[in-house]
Amino acid sequence: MTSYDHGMSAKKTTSPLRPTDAELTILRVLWDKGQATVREVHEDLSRRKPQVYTTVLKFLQIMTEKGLVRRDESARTHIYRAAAPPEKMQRSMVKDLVQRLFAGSTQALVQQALGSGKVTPEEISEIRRTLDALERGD
Amino acid sequence: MTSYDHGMSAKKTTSPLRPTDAELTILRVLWDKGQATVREVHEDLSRRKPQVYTTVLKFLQIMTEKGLVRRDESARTHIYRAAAPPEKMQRSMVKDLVQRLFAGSTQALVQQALGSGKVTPEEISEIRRTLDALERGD
DNA sequence: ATTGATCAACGAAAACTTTCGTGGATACGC
DNA sequence: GCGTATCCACGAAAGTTTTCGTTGATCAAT
Repeated sequence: MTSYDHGMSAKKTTSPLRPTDAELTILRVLWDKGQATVREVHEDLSRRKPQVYTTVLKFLQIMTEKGLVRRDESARTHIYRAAAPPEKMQRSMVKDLVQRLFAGSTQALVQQALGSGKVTPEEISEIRRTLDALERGD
Repeated sequence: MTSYDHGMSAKKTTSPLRPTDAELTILRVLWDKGQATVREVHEDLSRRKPQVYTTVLKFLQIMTEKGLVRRDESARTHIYRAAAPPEKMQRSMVKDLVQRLFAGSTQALVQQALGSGKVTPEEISEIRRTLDALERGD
């Protein structure tokens, strides 16, 4: 029983954690708050956009299954927190973008970012320091 | 007839053009070749992964509707090209990622990229030059 | 205890993305 | 001309993501 992989959208077994839009929206709240109940996430999000409570709940449940968040079920009101710190997700998603859109060139992405985003003089100095450290081999 | 926007996944009228995975895969080929027929795109992609011709065709059609690509229909065999140059898409997608994952901080993304990706000494020098130019206000 | 509020679970509909089969039209070689 | 190959259009099925209504359980206050 052989079967070959057709298709171009490298899906399946999304190991390098790529959250969907909605999932990322919720993760941002959890990273911000550290931890939160469904209601807290719901209220936070509702400040910007009307949200339906059960929709938020459903996502938290799905994300728990996927391992994106952890939950404490010891009390009736479950408490959620992101499974990984934002830095880890950032690394993963930046890497992904570099591969898919910059042919693997980190430098190309950095140039593009610097060229189009706003960066303050202080931030520029800090980036320079990072470059120094890099050259020094840490 | 009023209607309010619920939901958290900022969909609908995807103005800042965010191509799907499959769409991006095809765009890469078009950027690389400049222009191509469906067959050419299909063959190019098939070198890495088996592809079904009509699947590629379907995407090119959908992408034409979305405005991601343009096509010359003057001959029976249509010729496709990306609607925008890669730089534009890169800018758009980097900006999007900065907003969604780095709280709007371009610097945060740059630091993360430098910290986790491979960058050669020459590339570091080039980034420095870009930083100089930025400080100089161009 | 009964009522009303709050919460998790479940499931299904809606929306979107991806895949592909079929059919009709045009070109090509004989 | 006739059959074969190539190409586009159409549409539907399969897969994923997003949305939300409903149900049953728990809790708090009467």
